[in-house]
Amino acid sequence: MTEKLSASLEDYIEAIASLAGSSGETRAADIADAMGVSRPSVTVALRGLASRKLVFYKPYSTVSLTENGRNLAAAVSRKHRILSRFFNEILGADEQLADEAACRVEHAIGEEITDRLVEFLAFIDNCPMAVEGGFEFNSTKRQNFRNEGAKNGKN
Amino acid sequence: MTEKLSASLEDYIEAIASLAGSSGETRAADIADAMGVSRPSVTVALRGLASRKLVFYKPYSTVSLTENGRNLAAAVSRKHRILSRFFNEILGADEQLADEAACRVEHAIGEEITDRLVEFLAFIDNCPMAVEGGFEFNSTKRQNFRNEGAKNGKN
DNA sequence: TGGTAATATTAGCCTTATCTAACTTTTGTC
DNA sequence: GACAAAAGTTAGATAAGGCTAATATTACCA
Repeated sequence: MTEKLSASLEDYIEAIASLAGSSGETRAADIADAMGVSRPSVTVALRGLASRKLVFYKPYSTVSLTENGRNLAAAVSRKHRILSRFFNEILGADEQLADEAACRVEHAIGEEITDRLVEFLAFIDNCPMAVEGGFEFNSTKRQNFRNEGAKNGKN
Repeated sequence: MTEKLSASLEDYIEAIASLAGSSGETRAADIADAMGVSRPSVTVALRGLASRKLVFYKPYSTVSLTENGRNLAAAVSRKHRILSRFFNEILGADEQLADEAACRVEHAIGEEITDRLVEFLAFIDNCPMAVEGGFEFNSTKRQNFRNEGAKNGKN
């Protein structure tokens, strides 16, 4: 159905959703600034997104997402959040590294893997055993097993 | 230091390492067949890899990896194995899906995330609590991730 | 040793994604 | 309401990565 979008266009969609806020609208210059690309690149991307019916786009005007665009943006953002949490909270990567990795990986995993990762995170959050075993995934604490493991000096 | 390689060239390096076997050599046609790509595409890729000193390449001859090439191939393959294990054994994705996702994600994570994932898998393998916690991620087979995880050897 | 099959490369084209420079449209201010 | 600044687009490049068709090289074998 939804012809898989390139990583680049997914990034544009994600940025537009993030910038659109409550008004639902944003402009090319803001997208360019937010993404660190040139304005002509944004024009090209918007045409690509418009041709796929993911944004409402008229030259020299503001941009907003279609319903499909919003859905797609939500899906990508969800992957991003989940991955970032996994890298940071479970693996213990610092927030910046976790976020950078999430930015790239979000384009590489599908819904099934994402759903399973969600289940996994939920499990960890509710698993007292994991805490006793050395995990500290308490929603407040955000530590990870590495800290515990290091003490036990496993080479 | 090691100027980050494109996902495409990493795939070529990985395929070459896999095909080279004990002789250490392989040919463009085999690479093309293995990767499902045309032979001219292989020629172009080999030039790119040769210019980065990752393969020994002379027109109309066999190809082999340099030491840097082998190291890079090993690093990529390691990511692939670890990710595939994680997706399959911990998240419960079937082997094919796990492998496909690993193929894409392997180009998107760095060494630090990979190292942390290795530690995490090791932790899970040695965590009896997790078993008792009844962690079940494979909705169809209802496999316990511990049982799956235990039977596999090294990362 | 010559000829053909297999292998590899070149040539030329396409797509995606990016850029800068130049031009056009819109907006905001006096 | 005119005009300059801001915003957006067009034009023209570059680079990576892929393809097919045509050409070149190598290898095998009778």
